Amino acid sequence: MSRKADVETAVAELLPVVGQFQRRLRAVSNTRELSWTQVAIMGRLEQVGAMTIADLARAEAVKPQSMGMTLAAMEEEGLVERRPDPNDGRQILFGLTEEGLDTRKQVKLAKHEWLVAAVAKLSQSEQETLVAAVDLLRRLESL
Amino acid sequence: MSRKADVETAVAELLPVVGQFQRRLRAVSNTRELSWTQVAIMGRLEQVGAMTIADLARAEAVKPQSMGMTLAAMEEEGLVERRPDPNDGRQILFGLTEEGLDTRKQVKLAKHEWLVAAVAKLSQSEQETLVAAVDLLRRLESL
DNA sequence: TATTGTTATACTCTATAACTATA
DNA sequence: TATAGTTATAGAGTATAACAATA
Repeated sequence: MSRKADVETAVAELLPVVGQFQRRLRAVSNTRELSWTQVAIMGRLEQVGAMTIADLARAEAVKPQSMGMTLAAMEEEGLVERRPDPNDGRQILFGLTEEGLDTRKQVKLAKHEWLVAAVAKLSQSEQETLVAAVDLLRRLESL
Repeated sequence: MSRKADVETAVAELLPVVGQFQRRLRAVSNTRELSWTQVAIMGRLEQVGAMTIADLARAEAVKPQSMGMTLAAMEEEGLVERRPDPNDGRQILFGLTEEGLDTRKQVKLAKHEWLVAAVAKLSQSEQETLVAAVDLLRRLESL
């Protein structure tokens, strides 16, 4: 059964390959002004609109205190803004400012362009495999 | 041309998917005693046998000084050992100790088991796609 | 009292700079 | 002088702990 062996090999190689991949993406994202977490935060806020510190902390797997510090820094730079919840004086919603939305789009474009350039070097059938692979990885990540 | 659109979508989704994936793997690897870089170092040393600080720094994309600190810490914990080069008194080769090799195997097993459990939930053809996908991602990462 | 967020402090990883030793 | 490594110091990111405000 060489097929099983192939899967085993692929599984073993997936680890370093994904690791290398992530490093590349990180390099592209880091305009050296934005940390990886900050990029991720902007992505979430762009999708959802606004989130509390606690929810963002859960989403990015960091402690609420750390997320608070990060958001304070981003607020300082004009990337996000506070939108107090009138219904609950405790929690504060954070959303992207105009500048934040603009920055987010630039980062996304930079990453996307890098990937598009890489994908362009693949054949037609390879690109189809890529589509299937992404779907597959998404299923893997949700266990 | 919906095919082109599919590729575009896949490319766009590859970013967050890989990010999430990496986070999972990191969580599995971090026995909370070992940093991500330490895990990577042990992987390299297991493959190659022994490497200099400079080469490891290049491989892991950190500064030689930082790598020196990291290796000193790992040496302290008995994971790696120095093997001075008799031909060049300047450079020092680092290799895994018995304990380091053992630790490396445990980490690899933990990560591998996690992936195998995830892969087991895929169909036969999906597993074949995975094999192709890994090959593809490897090609993408080398531009 | 339980929850949300803030402030103070410390730890880990990595970077920059200055230094030592070998080639 | 060029290269390999070490030591000292600083920075970014995140953690833990103690605190304030609202529910």
